[in-house]
Amino acid sequence: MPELPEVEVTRRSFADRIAGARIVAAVPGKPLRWPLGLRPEALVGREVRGVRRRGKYLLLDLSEGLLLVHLGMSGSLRFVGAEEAPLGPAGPHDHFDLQTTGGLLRLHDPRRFGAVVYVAGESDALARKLLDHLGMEPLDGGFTLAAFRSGLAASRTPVKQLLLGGSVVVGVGNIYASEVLFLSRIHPATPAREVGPRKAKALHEAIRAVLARAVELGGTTLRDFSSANGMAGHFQLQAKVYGRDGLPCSHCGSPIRLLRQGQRSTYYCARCQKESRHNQT
DNA sequence: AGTTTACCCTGTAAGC
DNA sequence: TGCTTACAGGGTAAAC
Repeated sequence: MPELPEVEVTRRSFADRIAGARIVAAVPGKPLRWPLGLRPEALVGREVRGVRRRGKYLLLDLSEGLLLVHLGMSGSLRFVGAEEAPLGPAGPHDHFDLQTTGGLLRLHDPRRFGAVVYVAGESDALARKLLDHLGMEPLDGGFTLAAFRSGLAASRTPVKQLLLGGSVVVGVGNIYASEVLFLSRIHPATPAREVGPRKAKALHEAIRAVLARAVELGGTTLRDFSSANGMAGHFQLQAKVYGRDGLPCSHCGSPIRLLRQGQRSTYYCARCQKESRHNQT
């Protein structure tokens, strides 16, 4: 579910409310992708100083160490302040509760591809393994066209899969990858290094514009995503190609096609998004 | 070394 | 109505 916009919307929906709270209890449920990495009781008494984001990870800065939270495919967080109506007991798909003096942060994750991992610091070996290989932050100033182009030039992987991989730019998942390639009129199977300068510029702009717009709209809610406030997103209403196979392209009217790339679905318009030769421009 | 494949897990929807 | 299969917003490790 959660790509960069959903993770960022989640972060904004509880970061200010949890900041300054002290951990009262940490209660794991069923095993997630990785073990927590320390005894849950050891977290008690630490303060949550703030919440940052790196790619699709949330980083909860504690007075000592930090918690890395990843939502995987089906994860979502809920936060209810101490003054609000309590969330009640954990359900069958609630796999981590962080009880604090400021309220309860709960991870809901049916497929359990998500994770909550404690690391002593960002230079910790595990933290480095998870974070160091991540590419550029698309909404930061460091994500320049020149840097993006050199990232594309270094790979012959189909551009859709390179975007998904996160080694050049982070946060573009399966929904937004289809959308940005449609907007920049690039065929998803084009080898990354064959994306020409004009197309690369259009793609760079589309990534920034689409992700920023999706954050503004509260993310994409296809099935069950909601922010930590329980708010659904609305970007799905703007999707031009994702999930629309067989329906007419909004630009040219020809039917949107479905392509399988590395066991993931890609949606595109065969007429608007031509093959690599035409991407040279 | 770069690129592709298999797999982690559960729920839902489609096909028979 | 059931049973089986395929697929779902992600990411890693192992295999090419």
